[in-house]
Amino acid sequence: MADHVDRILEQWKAEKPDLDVSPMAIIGRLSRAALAVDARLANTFARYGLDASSFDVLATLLRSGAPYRISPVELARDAMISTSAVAQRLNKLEARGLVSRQANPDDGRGTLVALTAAGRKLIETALLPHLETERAITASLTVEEKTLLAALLQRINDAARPLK
Amino acid sequence: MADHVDRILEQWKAEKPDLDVSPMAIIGRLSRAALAVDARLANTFARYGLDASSFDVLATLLRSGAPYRISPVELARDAMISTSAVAQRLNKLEARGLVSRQANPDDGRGTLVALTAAGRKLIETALLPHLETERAITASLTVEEKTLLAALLQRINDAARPLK
DNA sequence: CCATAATACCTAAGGACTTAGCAATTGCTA
DNA sequence: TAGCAATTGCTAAGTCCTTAGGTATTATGG
Repeated sequence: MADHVDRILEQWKAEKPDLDVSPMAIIGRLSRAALAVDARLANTFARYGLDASSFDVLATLLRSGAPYRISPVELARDAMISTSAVAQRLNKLEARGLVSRQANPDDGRGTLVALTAAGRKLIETALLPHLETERAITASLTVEEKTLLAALLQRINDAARPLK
Repeated sequence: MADHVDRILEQWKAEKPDLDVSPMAIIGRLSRAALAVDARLANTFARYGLDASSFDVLATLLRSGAPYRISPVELARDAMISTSAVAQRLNKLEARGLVSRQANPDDGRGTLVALTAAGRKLIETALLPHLETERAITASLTVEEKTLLAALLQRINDAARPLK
């Protein structure tokens, strides 16, 4: 069952026998797993003319509930990207007619982004296949393992956060 | 203990009560954990004038053992990026005098990338602090939990791989 | 043995992110 | 309440990746 990361660890063991490289077993597999998952999800997104970024915006709007309208700042916080990246994502989605921008009546600085009918329809269509892909990726884990994995990942997340 | 992902799950529950969004608990935390870890590691790299890409190349050369010389194709496979990305990484590292390119005597098409003395020195210096950062990130887990997490991540990786 | 396929490596062009910086509005505080 | 600070949202420029495509060399099979 030796995988790529195991081979890397063996190389380190041979070159630097005194070093404890055991954290690499986790960190290495974490980033590789994330990469593999992203690639797999991208397949599903592509079937609907989407990529992860666009899906992310549309899904965030959908799950915010009626009237499916939130600010770019919220989108940025939610996706953990800069507001500048959000502006660029919105430019593309707006050009495709999937979202619309309107002035925020309660804040002269602000904008509100809303799902258009076409955007709503597209994300409603793509959501189920996406969930099915996620289900397939996690299908080999038991319920207990899923719970455990989610908890361990949350702890890694917390431990990694402190510094910025 | 509710985190960002928990709030997302609650939103879905409210908007789409019939959907089983439990896979999102894992996939969502996986990508967020990977992001957080990357950001944390970047701090350490920056202290040595490096980024993750450059560190990756230098570390791969170091752990390959004497004479610290491998081909761009191997570097690409190892880092799971295109050979074109490797060429660009090498352009930068070569310009900084951290690696050198030489013709492969056994294959007229090939190139061999070698650590220079400066490159060797830099990666030897940065390696320990990097490992310390990785240790800190995984420190809250018991030995059993670390083993388990690594195994679960490997299974996620395998499950995500099939399609390309 | 030689034409074709495969491999290795590179540059060019394009995409999506980042940071920097700008303009407009709102919030806080002295 | 006036003024400074913070917030919002955008474009511009730079970075690093990708895919496309070109050249050179090696491997293969008819």
